[in-house]
Amino acid sequence: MKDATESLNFIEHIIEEDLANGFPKEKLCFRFPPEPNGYLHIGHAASICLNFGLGEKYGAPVNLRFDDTNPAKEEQEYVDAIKRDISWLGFKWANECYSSDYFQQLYEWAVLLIQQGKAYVDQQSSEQIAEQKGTPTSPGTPSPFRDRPIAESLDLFERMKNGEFAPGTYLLRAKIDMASPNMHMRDPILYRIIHAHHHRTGNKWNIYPMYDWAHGESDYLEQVSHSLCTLEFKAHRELYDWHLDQIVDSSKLRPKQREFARRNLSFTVMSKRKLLELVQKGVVSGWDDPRMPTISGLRRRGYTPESIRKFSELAGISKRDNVTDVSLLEYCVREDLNQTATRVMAVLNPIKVVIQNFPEDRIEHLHLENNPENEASGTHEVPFSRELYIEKEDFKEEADKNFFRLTIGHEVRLKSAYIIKAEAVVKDSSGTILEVHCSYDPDSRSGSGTEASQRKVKSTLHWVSVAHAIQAEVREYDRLFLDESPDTHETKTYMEFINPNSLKVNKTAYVEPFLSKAKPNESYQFQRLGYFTLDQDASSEKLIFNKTVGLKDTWAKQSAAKLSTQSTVQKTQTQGTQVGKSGLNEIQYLGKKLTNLSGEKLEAALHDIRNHAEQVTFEELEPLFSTASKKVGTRLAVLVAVGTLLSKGLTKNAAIQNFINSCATDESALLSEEAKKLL
RNA sequence: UGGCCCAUGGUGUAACUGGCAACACGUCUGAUUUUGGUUCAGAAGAGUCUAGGUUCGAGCCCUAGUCGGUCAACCA
Repeated sequence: MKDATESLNFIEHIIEEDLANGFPKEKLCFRFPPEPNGYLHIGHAASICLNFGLGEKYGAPVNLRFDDTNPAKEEQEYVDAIKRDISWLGFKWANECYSSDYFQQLYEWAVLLIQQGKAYVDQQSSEQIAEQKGTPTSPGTPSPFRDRPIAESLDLFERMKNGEFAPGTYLLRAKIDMASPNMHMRDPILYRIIHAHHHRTGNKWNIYPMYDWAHGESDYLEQVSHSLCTLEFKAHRELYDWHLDQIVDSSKLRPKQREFARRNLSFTVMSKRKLLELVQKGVVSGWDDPRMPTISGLRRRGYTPESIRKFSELAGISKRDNVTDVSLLEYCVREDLNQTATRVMAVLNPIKVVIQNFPEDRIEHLHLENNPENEASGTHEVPFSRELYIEKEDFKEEADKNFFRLTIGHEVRLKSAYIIKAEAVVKDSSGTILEVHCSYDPDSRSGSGTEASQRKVKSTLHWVSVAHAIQAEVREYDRLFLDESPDTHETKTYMEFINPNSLKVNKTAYVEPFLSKAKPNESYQFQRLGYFTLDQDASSEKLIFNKTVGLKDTWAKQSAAKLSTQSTVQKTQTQGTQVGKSGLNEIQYLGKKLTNLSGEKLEAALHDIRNHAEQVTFEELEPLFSTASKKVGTRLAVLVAVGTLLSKGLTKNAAIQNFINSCATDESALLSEEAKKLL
């Protein structure tokens, strides 16, 4: 492991600073606060890895807190799913908490606020309140109930709690500042009436706290030191602090909220609302559809916890908008699976190969390496016979030199088996190839040690024995959206970018018999194709595999590149345009690089400096004489430029003479030699 | 129109108190390879949004602007 403290993200800098300023390390405490109204996705994984990662790094507790203040939307199903996902990622929370655990305390504090004249019961419609709120550019106007007597507010609030009023009739609002430039400070709502069954408190409460009121106080009650959330809550921070101000006891820890940018992934959307829409409209089969960027979808697809954690680590944490390339995620899962996945053979699009000189009734049991990355992984048996399936695209009757695979008259190796040569094809009346007739070299069996077995052939193909192959269903997935960032277009919605071909179901794939014992949650590498895992829909009668991710395929890329060479040429051409800069700037810039150059490149740079020096005056250059002596490059550039000016007739004054003298005695041979030329 | 946040290779992130702009993915070469995978060696690609300012020296500090984001739910 490398030293993880080498580069810190900005949150870690904040913590380090707090620690340096005397914050006791043992008081560090974090939390991950999901609302149980949807499934976790890869964006949440960033937050989970951040918070739990911080917990691991500092040995601090991390609470899992369900922010369950809205019984209309929240369900136990989501609580269970969220817990399952976090555990699966490999994290352990210190305490399982619920905002609803604090409803009584929150209520008591609210009463206190009313008593202090800092909150009041309003009884207007949401439209009226919205209107009075003003806009970001114009102040709001106070509610006519703002100065309702304290006793009256107290009474109404009590009756709200007791369920005497219908939803929407009364509200508890904080009395802050209707003219604040921050909309959240314009008398925000603390409590609203909801008559709904809460997944934990049942029908006990008729009033429920709003997010802002519940969140900061929950952090305080749990003594969370750093409350980390996404950027859209930045504007809430002022209110978070106001709420804390009302109740905080100075002998206790005061939490602080800091915000980071949410993680976006290319070619998908990343919000529970939008993902829910995909589910509800049937675009996908559910929250765990393998095309979904949800944790459960990725898990079903075959992604590993390690790969997701690695992705979060590599993608990092910052405050700017981002769209992380999905290829980074794919890299992470390939890297992990390459180490761990058992190698097997499967043919997705079969064409039959008949080995003419192989006895019809003979079956050989060959050995296939389980994982060449891991010597201890051993081998498994694979049956070989006269009739085999190979991949349709691994054979061409004839092809150019770039095609390494099977062609008539040429040899390839069958993985872990024999070298075969294609002799002829059998076609039907329409010209479709039915069979490829081959011959094999009986001495070339893999691992036999014979000279023939060591022969180098251009390519190695995967295969399965027709008689032994198991027919299986293979589900291949492509990106869900055709646009890199489908939900950032002004005139189009993300639904318009849905990829109609994101799911390809192949019911006639053939896999080697070893896979009859395939286990759920186990990854397999179908050699030369990619990583696959058993889908939960599979049964003992029917194998169903999900493709997690393909292997890197430079051959496919080459073929694709041929079609689009022109656009790349254009791209490279537009890159080299130069922007005009002043001569002095050029000299400074070249100077910075001088000490890294040698030989021809150095000469060229010095030549450039002399050219630029012709556009420069002595007055421009003189300030640079006092450049710090350790900046050899800049001083050399200045020296050379001065030399040019001198040769153009500039008179050598005292300042120039001093500068040259000091360069001549410099430690750098390069600099002193150049200076001596001017002495 | 106002407040706040942000801006560094194609992408995502680093750069400590101002001192040679670094890493990863991606892209491209080459070597190795019984997976066109892996591994290994290498390359290209950024004057750090713009214009000023401070400084011997600015990605970093200051001023103004620009692009983008965000804020007006009885959601979180």
